[in-house]
Amino acid sequence: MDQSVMPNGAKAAIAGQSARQRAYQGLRAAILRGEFEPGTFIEEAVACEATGVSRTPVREALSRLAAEGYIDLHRRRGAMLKPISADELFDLYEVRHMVESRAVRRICLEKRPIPTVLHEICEAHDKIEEGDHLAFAELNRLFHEAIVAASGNKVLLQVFENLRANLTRVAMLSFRLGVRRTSEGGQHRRLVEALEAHDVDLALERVDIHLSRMPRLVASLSGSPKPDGQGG
Amino acid sequence: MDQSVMPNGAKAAIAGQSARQRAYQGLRAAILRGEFEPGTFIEEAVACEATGVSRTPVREALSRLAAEGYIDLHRRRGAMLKPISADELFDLYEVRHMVESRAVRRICLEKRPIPTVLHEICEAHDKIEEGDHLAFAELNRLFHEAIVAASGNKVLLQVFENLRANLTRVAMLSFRLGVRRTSEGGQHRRLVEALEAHDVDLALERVDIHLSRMPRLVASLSGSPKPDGQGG
DNA sequence: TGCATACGCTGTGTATACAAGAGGAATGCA
DNA sequence: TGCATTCCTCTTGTATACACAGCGTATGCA
Repeated sequence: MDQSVMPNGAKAAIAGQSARQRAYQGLRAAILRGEFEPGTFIEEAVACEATGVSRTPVREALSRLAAEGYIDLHRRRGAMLKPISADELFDLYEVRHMVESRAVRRICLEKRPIPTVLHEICEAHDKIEEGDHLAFAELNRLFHEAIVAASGNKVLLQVFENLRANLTRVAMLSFRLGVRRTSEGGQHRRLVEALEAHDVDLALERVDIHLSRMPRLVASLSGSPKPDGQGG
Repeated sequence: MDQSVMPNGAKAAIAGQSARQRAYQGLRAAILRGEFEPGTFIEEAVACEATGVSRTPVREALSRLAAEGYIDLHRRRGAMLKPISADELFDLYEVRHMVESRAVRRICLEKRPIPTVLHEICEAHDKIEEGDHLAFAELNRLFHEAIVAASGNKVLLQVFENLRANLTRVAMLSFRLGVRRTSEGGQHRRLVEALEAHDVDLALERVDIHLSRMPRLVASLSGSPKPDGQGG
């Protein structure tokens, strides 16, 4: 590696960010791109080479990824990329549904202002090129996070952000499985309309429509359909 | 420090756990005991001395504590112990209420088995000595976590565990403020009864009674009562 | 006397050396 | 030939040295 011929902070200065951040973002992106096999261990040395930093920041990045739920840290074994089971997928979407429903309820009942970004995100959605899954997932995330943020409950937003790791992984997985999400733009717009009218029931219904398809679809595609009974 | 005269792994062997864990648990306990001032920075060197390990495991412990929401990591400044505002307290309890309500609903509607530990915890509660706040908080946590776990939704449980950091801090704060929690044992028992009868409405009502008092009480005691309107 | 600049100190960021454990391979014995 | 045991290697765990940034203070100039 070229680190030995370069002063400590030089690369960070060039990249404009710390080694730790580069390690974190590099590893996270690699995970989302599907470059590691779920259930296998990510070796620190491999992570170092992949991100170009030494073990210290890599270990801190792995710690963070573990805290966010991407990987499991096994003592003296290393960092195992978490596999996502069908069960977990349904659990995840149940919680997501609960969180977004609560946000929507608060927005409507307390007549909270609807952030204008939502419109911009909808428009940006239309302009995304067909195969740009990462951009799509990112915009989608921004949309839903903006709604949860608009609830005004910071803890709720934090909870939602904690789901983000798995949510994003599921989204990327769905794309690899060939799921097309052409109807989402319209669904987003209709949800925003309901929110602007502060119509609780309509908004809740639209959240429901929007969030109920994904888990079934992905579970069926990935070959482990789940027997019903989760709908509580 | 005595680290230089001791082989690397010796202390870990004595303590039976890794330096990282000792750093984590030591710092967490110190935070909960109120040994650091909220809003101030916890210096790595201080944390090293307090826990008896070197900076590497201390930094990893701080990372973890940050991920769990105890502290905020400021770049090139260090680890700031998060102050808990009255706003956050209400937000926290709203989310907690939401999570536990969902768990209780699932348990009742799906007629899930009620873990027998709940009874044991209730009994243990009665035997705690008057001033042993940490033991009380710990048992309380176990009780509520057991219920959320019984919902069968692992993601929900994970969300609840993510709240744990702040919940525990609030509990410890409430004790320092002089809050007495003598009625909790009975409330726990009545909740378990409702769960065992799989009576949704009754169980939800009892969750509500159990969780609605704390935030108001603490907020009023700590001097920043919150105007109503959170009750979504 | 007040402000600006520079220097030094303190504390974090990163790399790396060393220690130790866990897993696998190889060899020996049954 | 199969199993068990031992040793080696690979990887992680920990400590520490060094680099660098930010902040406070002191000094000089206006």
